[in-house]
Amino acid sequence: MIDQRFDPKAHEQRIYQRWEESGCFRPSMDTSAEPYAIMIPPPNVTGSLHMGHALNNTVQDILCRFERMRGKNVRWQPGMDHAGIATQMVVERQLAASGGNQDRRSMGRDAFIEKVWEWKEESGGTILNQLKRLGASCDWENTKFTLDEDMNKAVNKVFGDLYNEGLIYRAKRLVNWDPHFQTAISNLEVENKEVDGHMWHFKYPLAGGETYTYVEKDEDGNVTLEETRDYISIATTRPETMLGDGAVAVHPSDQRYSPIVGKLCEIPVGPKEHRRLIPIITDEYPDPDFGSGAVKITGAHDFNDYQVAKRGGIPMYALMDEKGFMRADGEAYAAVAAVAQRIAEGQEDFDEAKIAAMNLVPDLYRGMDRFEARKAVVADITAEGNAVMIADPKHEDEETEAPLVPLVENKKIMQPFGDRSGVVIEPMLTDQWFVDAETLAKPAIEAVRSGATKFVPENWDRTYYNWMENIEPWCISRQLWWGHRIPVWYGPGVIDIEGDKRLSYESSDLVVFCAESYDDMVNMAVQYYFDERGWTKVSEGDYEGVFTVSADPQDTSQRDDLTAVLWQDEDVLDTWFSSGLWPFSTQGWPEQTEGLKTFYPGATLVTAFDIIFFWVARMMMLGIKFMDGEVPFKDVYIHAIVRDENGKKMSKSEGNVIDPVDLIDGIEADALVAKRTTGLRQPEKAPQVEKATRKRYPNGFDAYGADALRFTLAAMATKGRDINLSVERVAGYRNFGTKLWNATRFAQMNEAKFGVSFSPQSLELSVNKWIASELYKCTAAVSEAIEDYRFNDAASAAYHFTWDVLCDWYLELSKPILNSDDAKAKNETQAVLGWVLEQTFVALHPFMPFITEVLWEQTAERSDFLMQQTWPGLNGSFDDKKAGEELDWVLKTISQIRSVRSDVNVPAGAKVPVSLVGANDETGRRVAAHRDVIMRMARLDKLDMADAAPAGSVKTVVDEATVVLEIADLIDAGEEVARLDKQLGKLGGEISGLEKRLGNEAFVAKAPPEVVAEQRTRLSELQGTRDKLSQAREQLAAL
RNA sequence: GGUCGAUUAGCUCAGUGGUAGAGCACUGCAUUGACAUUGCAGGGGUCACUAGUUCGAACCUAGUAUCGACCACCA
Repeated sequence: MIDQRFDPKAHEQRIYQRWEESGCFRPSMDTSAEPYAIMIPPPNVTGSLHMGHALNNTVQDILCRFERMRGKNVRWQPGMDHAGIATQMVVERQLAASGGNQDRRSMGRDAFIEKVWEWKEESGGTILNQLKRLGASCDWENTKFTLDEDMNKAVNKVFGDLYNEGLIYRAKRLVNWDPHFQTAISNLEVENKEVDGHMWHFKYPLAGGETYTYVEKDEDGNVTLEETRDYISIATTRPETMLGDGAVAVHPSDQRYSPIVGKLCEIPVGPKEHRRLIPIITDEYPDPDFGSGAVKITGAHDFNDYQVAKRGGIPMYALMDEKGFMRADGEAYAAVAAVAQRIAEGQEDFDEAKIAAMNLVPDLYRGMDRFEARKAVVADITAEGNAVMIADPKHEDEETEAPLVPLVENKKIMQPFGDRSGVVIEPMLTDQWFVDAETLAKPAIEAVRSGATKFVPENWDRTYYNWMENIEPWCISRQLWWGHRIPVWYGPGVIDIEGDKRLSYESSDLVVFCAESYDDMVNMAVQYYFDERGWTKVSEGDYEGVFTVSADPQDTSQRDDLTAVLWQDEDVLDTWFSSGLWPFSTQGWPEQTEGLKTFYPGATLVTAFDIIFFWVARMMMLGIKFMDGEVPFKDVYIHAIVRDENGKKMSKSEGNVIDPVDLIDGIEADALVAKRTTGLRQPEKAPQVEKATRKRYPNGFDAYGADALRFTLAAMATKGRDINLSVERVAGYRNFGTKLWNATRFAQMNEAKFGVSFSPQSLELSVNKWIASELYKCTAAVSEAIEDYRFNDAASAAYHFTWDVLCDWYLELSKPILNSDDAKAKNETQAVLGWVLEQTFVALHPFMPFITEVLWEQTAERSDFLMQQTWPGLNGSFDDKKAGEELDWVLKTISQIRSVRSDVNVPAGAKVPVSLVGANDETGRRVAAHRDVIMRMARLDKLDMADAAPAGSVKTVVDEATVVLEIADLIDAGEEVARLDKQLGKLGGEISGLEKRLGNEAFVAKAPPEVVAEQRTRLSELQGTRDKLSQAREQLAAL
């Protein structure tokens, strides 16, 4: 006999270990079986399980367990992502916290990376163990890490192939720069947030004190303002970037400024004697209706300005260093400004390198933080009188003339933040590596259009198209150390000097070797530096003597010399570059392995929408590119975001984060509070969080177990809607597990037969035929729903069958048989009971793997696991309609009698005599067959057929028969009349609705015949019921 | 500005043109019978609003209102 209750803690980890040790999670590699692969979205090595992971992996596990039971060859590919920035951040923080004065830079690259690997071995990957707690049936023996050597091979090959095709290139571009991590990041890693900002208005005086007539007109062309100006007004939210302005732009159609287009104006900041002049140009970009209509162009610090500057050949002056401080390098300002002015006046040519070297930050601002510099610039301009002034709005109502104040608008502005660092992102002009995403996107778009890959729910394809069709070059280089190092080496180029090959010292002559491995690179370099004339000669300078004369390219000392002049690119690749290869790199690519052939393409990718761009799009592009045009997965199931029970995003500072493991293991209130209040970004919120937590969860959480959590997530996983997770719901599904457990105890007490072979074909009792039919209906519904990714429907079909059909009805119906002396009936029912429960375990197993496996294990001597059983219905089904109708009648009869009893307040313990009036032969037969059970469940002491009802009895109608409760003495005739009137009223409403509809000729003519027939049938049934009830009412009323 | 979505019972949500549903909460009854982590019975809805299409609309169309998400943005 099983325990009184199921204790998840006592079994979950034990069961999991047994599965794992028995190899249950490994693919069968049965060649006759259909392959089925799911690639886990590799969690960050720094990660720990949150509700989103719990949902994501529950869904994947349901799919995998279900398909395994359906006989497929399943690989659920697990692994982790090395998560470049996140991991480097964690380890750097740890270094800082450990007190020593070592940081990444003082340690050096190799030592630091070693440290990160150490950290990974010790503390990384807790999330994988948490996934095991959830029951995830991943193929752990094939666990991959995106930074492993085999992954690196794939990365280098992909990089090299794309490079050789020109789809990867290096370029100087304006990129998003994270001043905290001092690396470029992709635009996806930038989070735009609305913050309070200011817009300042400044006057840029015209060069040489020139003036012009500034005219403003209204829509009708009437002049509203006309004045002489010696300046152009510019609005900016970032005054510190004025130092790098290259021009002022106005719209070509803007009449206000046409007199001064082509002239120079002065940037009103910096030492007066060295003010820079910049040209006033036209460009389509400025909006004449916004601000003053004139825009300062700072190509090196703004993405829009960058485009304008590129179009107009405007120099882009970089102002900041990699930490976001105003540059302090280069020549003194005075000298640089003079050059800049000659450039602005067109007197001096410039090139990129020259511009890059020019530091146009005036000496007094050099080395300042960019935000300090902003304040200083504003103060200086205002002090000098170049701020645009307005009448102080505070004095608007006063009669005296209002004093003038600088025009500073308080404004909500969108500001870019690094999603990891949280600091303001600075657009910076730097050399970076890019992927030509536009080219790769084309077939990836087509693959979705053609249906080779489908999004579920399908409307996500709009999001995908939208992004893919407007895709920007993907910046893949990161100035970090933790990651795949870019497989590119540089060396001095070879030039011909007077017939001799010599190494060049010009950076423009650098030679680039992109190779899949170090050895390959050396071979390439040898080929480059060595030919029939021998090794390249070195004439002078740094490389002198590097290549000694030798005729043998294989001469190892020569090769060592060679590598001394080559250096590898310092950067690493964006983490998502390696994740983008996940579907094939994990299967051994570029080797043509069995795994690759079997499990590419995968079946379904399960993910949340927030990484469609980061990950799904990249896998599509790279998968199609490197796997001969084959998409990496057929379906992309986009699941919901998990929120708290009130629909709020779970966040630490709200204190509403629910840790999945806490729901599985349970947690005391104090521990829960402690967990929620430590490590808050805003520690001042701690008391508030504590109060809310104690109020909401005064007793912490029970240990609900993994099954309850999983079932909750599945039941709430509807298509296209966020999940608001409530702990009450989890408790409800824990109760569901208990229900199943107790049903099994009941079966054991009644000697149900578990673990024997069984076929429903030979059943005789209609109640057993009925439950067998219901079981197959349930499992078919579950299958259909899972295939269609309707996890909520699947869960509720299984829930409803188990609780409402099996426990509430079948177990009750079986009791009289199990307690009877009819050995044959009893035997059959014992067999059915065991079998139905076992099949129910199977049907619930994808959702609740632990409790069902424990029940399987403890109900019979087993040689195999539940998770290895075959899904019901796969080898034949069973459906007995006649038994179904019969049992429907039994259930209906019992329910109606119970309902009437309750309505007329018959005490629950009292037994009542019942007779059926007007019953046909079939009903008579049914009564005979089910008399015991009806009497027991409806608490009757008599159930007979009769010709007429005794006066004053209580009646209800089931089909053709009137059910008569002979309890005249227990009830009040007046109340009974009222009860019947109420029912008649309800019936009358429904009947008149139907009559009206059927009376409508258009309905009868146009509606489908089966609908019309159905409504006619229903009408006549209702009418029959009404007639019998009103007859009963008349009898009573006549008394 | 673009895209997508939501609005149904007190709460959280299912419901793809034909009788409005579930869980929780609520009300009444029932405790040595597998299970109180329970059972039985019940109350509770203008399906946001307006107009249309249709024999018939929670569902389709158009619009309105409110809320939300994502993307892109005016210096």
